[in-house]
Amino acid sequence: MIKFEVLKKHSHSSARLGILDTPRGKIDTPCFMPVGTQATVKALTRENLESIGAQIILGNTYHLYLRPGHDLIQSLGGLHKFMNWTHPILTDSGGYQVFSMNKLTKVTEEGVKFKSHIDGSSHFISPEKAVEIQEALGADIIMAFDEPTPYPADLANTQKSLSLTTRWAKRCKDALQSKNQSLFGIIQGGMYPNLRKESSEQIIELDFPGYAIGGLSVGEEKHLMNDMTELTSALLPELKPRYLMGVGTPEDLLTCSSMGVDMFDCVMPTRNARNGYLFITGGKINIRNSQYHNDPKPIDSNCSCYTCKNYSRAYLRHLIMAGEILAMHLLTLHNSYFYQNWMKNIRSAIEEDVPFSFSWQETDE
RNA sequence: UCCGGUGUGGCGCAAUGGUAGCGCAAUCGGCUGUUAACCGAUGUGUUACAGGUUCGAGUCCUGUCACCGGAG
Repeated sequence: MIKFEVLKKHSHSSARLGILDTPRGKIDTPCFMPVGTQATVKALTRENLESIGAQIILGNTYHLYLRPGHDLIQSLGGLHKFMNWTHPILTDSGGYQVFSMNKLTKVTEEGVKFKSHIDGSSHFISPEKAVEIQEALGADIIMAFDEPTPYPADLANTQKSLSLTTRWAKRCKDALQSKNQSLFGIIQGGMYPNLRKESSEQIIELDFPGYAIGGLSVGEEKHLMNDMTELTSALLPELKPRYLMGVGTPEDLLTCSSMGVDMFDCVMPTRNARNGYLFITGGKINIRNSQYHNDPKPIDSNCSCYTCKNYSRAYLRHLIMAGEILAMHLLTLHNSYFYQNWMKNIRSAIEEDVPFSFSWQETDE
C-alpha cells in the first residue's frame, strides 16, 4: 500500500509539497507522470526516464490487455519486469478509452462491450475485469473503472454517468484482492458544481487511498476546467493524494498545483514532441517551421537537457523533416525533461514558500 | 541518320475534344487519463514551343526543340 505525507503547505496558494511512498519507491509531489500507454514511454528508454527525474510512469489497461495480453505480462513477471522499469507505475483502468473510442463501445450497467481497434474482435470489460487485469499487470497504483462524461453533456446524462461511476467504483473496491496495490477512486460530475460535489461525497464515502479528478480536459473552456478542479480538489481529503487525470499544459500544472493537486499525467509532452511542438521557457516553438532551418541555437537556451546541450534547432529540424527516428527520441527527451523540471520548480517554490514567480503561456517565441 | 515513344505544378503521374487534378515534397496549423513518427489546411501551372482544325484543344493535325528506347 501507499503512504502519503504532506510535508509543507504553500502559504501563497493551496499547493502542498508531499511524498507519496509506494512499494517501489518514493515520489515527490506535485509530480508529473509520463504516459507509457503500451509499456513504453514512446521513444524513451528507462535510463532516459531516470535521467530526467521521472519517479513514476503510466501504463494502460485497455492497450496492454489487447496487446500483448495481461496474462502474458503476468507470466513474464509483471509489467515492471516486462518493461524493465523498477520504479512505481500507475495503470489507467481503460475507462478513458471507452470515452475516446466511443464509436467502438457500448456501455451497460454491467460493463463495457467494445471492439478492438487493432483487429475488430469483441471484448467485454467490467469493473471486476479491469481490476483483474490491473492486478495481473501489477502496477503500484491502479485506477477504478469509470465512465468519463463527454463535453458537453446535460445534467441528466452527467448525473447518470456519475452514478454509474460510483457503482463501478464500489465494485472495483470489492473486487480488489491484491494487498500491495492501491486503488484510486475517480470523481466525475462533468461541469456541474453540485454534481462534482455529489460525486466527491460518494467516492470519498467508499474510502480510497487516493482520489482522481476525471472527466476534465475533454474540450471544455479553460475556466471551466479550472473551476471544476478548484472546487473538487477542495472537497477531497487533505491527507490523501489528489490526481488530476489527463492534464495538461505547463500552465495547467501550475494553476492546478496551486489548487492542491498532487499528481498529473498528460500525453502532451510526448505526443507533441513527436509532432515538432516543443516546450521552451515561457512558450513554445514548432521546430518544423522554416525559420529554424539554419538556427544554430538549442531548442531552449535555458534548458540543460541532453538534447539542448548537444544539438541545434537546425539539426533537429533536419531530423524531423527527414523523418529520422532520432528526432522522436531527442524531441521527446527535451519535452519530458521540460515537464519534470517544471514540476521541480513548482516543488521548490512550495518548499521555499515563495510565490510562483514563473509562468508559461502557449505563445510562440 | 531512320523508326517508335514521351513532353502537364519542385518531383512522379492523371485527365471519352467540354471548368486541368492526384500523390509526394513544400508552407502553415492542430494535438490535454495516446486508436496519433498522427490529423488537417494551403500554395504553385502561358499543359515544351510555333502554327492549324474546331463553338471549344492537355487531348486532333503540321512543324520545331528536348529527352528516352530501338535500328544503323
